[in-house]
Amino acid sequence: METLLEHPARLVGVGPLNLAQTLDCGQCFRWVVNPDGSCRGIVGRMAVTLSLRGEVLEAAGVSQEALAGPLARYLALDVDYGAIQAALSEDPTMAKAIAHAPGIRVLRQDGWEALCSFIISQNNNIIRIKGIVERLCAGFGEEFAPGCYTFPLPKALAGRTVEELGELRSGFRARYILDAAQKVAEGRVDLAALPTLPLEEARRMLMEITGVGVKVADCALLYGFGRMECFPADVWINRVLARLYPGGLPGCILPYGGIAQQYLFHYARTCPGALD
DNA sequence: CGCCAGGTATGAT
DNA sequence: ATCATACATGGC
Repeated sequence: METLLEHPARLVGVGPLNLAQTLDCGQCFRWVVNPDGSCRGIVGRMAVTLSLRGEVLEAAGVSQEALAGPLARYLALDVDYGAIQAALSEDPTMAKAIAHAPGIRVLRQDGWEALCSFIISQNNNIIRIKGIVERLCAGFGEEFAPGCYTFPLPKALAGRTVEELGELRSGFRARYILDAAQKVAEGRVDLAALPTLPLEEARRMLMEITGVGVKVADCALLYGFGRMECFPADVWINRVLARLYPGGLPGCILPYGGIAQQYLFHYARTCPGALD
């Protein structure tokens, strides 16, 4: 274990990847971007700092096996982004959005964490979402290392009351979090079925939770359940569609709608004038 | 101070 | 069905 500190875990040839754009773009809420561009966050029971030097990904705080296994999966490093970008770039507008930030990836997050995080995200801003998620983990998660907490499991929340969740300062969302935790813990909402259920059925199942509408369901499915065909439509994306795709989305993006959405979302938010 | 935030539930047409 | 409004909280 001592050698971990001297020789951080490494992965070479990881393909298009920008850590800050991927980990601080509103698809996940437990990462901090350091001034040097490295990113510190918690994935499952791992606290890790990732940094990128060219095509070499370095991970401090975890073993080589953890980086090559669960972290590589989390970062979707097995997905061929070169091929997806080529397919999406058939559309000239997509080509521009991709060129603007080619290193964005859609993560494979834990399903429950994604669902719960996007319940919290509704009518909320990213700074505050992060604060609520942090308090949720510190208050109800497990401290697996000093100052490091897991994301609380549904069963850890299902028995709580709205009053007990008051410390989160999540406002009207507290009862939504509880309803989700209870329905998942009871199995009334079967998360294990979501990766393979027909998309409409998966959506319907998630929307049985109070506080889960189409947008939150789609975000959970895309970011937490591997449904790359999901295209979450929020206020920003609706602006993009109205301005750049008045006639609807081109067919080339449909198989990877979620990834296209990520490029367009980032493009709209960070490229002033793109929507003028 | 008001305004707004990766929406949704609710009650009114 | 479609539409307006309230919703808790806090950063700006």
